[in-house]
Amino acid sequence: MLMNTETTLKTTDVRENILATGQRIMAGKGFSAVGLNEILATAGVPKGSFYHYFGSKDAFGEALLDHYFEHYLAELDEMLRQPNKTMAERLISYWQKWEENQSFFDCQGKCLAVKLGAEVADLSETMRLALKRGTKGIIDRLAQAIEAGTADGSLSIKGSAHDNAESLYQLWLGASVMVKIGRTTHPFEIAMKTTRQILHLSA
Amino acid sequence: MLMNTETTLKTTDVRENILATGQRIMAGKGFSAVGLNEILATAGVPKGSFYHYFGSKDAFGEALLDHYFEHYLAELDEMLRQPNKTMAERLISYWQKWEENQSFFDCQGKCLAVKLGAEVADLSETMRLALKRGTKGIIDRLAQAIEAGTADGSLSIKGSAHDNAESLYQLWLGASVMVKIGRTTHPFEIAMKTTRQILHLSA
DNA sequence: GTTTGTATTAGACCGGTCGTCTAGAAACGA
DNA sequence: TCGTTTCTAGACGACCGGTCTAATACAAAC
Repeated sequence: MLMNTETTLKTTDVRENILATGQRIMAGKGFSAVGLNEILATAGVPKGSFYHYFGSKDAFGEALLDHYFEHYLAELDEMLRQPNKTMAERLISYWQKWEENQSFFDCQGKCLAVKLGAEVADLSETMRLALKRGTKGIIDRLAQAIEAGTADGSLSIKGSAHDNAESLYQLWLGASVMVKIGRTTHPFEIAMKTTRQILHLSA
Repeated sequence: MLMNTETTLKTTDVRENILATGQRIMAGKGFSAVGLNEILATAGVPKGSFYHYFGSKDAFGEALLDHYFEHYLAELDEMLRQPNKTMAERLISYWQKWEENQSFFDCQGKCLAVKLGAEVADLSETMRLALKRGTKGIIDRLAQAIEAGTADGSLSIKGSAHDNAESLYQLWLGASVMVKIGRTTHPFEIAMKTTRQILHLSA
């Protein structure tokens, strides 16, 4: 069957709607604590439709993560392409954005790697692999940016660019968990200080 | 009714048993994904007994975390009191132990701060506060150790001891999440390198 | 040995879980 | 127009969730 444009649009809209709603809810409550019912009721989609678009809750989780990282990486790419800035400045603006998005007051942070990482990695192999793909994408881009930063002279590091990228990502991941636990953004300030130290930027 | 010693022992044993079993299972599957049934069946305690020892699943979670951190902090204290070692060596041995305990092959890591932090912080206020108390205990001890390390000359830092302690804890927390996601201990090697760099230890 | 009172347990309870399934509506091609 | 496929609708089943009440087990007191 060939669908016309309208149908195609509507169909992907429903799917997208379930995905977006699920992302919002699960970013707050986690994976296991949320039932399909809640997502579907909120999205205004009947239960019967769900299994047309997704094979299972597990498969839905995988799609959710892929969908999330796709947008995330696109935004990150844009961030690291900002004109009239040094690579170091671009990187710092990425972490500033992290601070804003992950702060607890606006619906308790939106980063799915932070929220679902530890919970889901031991629970579902497919979701674990989606998480792995996504975080690899982030770290690879950071590594490339750090490499470029050493080239344009705006930062300097000890050891390889990739190792530093991993380390910095770990640092911010952990900081995000601590922000959730403490309900203060102070961990982010600490992480930013350490980040500048590692990249040898002016304090 | 006055209980004799035997009864008292048995009672606390049952409680301890539920706690220990719950810790083992939840360290693997998380909080929401585990039902009381599973814990109680594994522990060999009848379902009806649960509410004699704990007020609710939430209260159980709080007790679980308190119980866990109590042991954790005692072990940490011991670690940081090892004789014939510099403070820097004691700290490094703590993180080496972290690597061992949190590596994925032995029942997927045992650190509850890692496993439950992000999941539970937005779910239950009492559990969040237990997590906050516990992690504060860890960071305070690390800060004190770092302070002592600068005094005995075995390490040196930039900025305050407490800030460095927070940063290092964040780093290792994030590294543990990445270990879960990637099923490699490589993040720990990276974290160790960065740790040595921050504390100005020989590579 | 019976009574008393508490520590502990068994199991019912209701609501929610994921996932299935049947029917029908809607959108297309011929 | 019809026939076919895509999508929607929501009842349904089997099961599991946390919670609570009513009954038991059992030590102490008399």
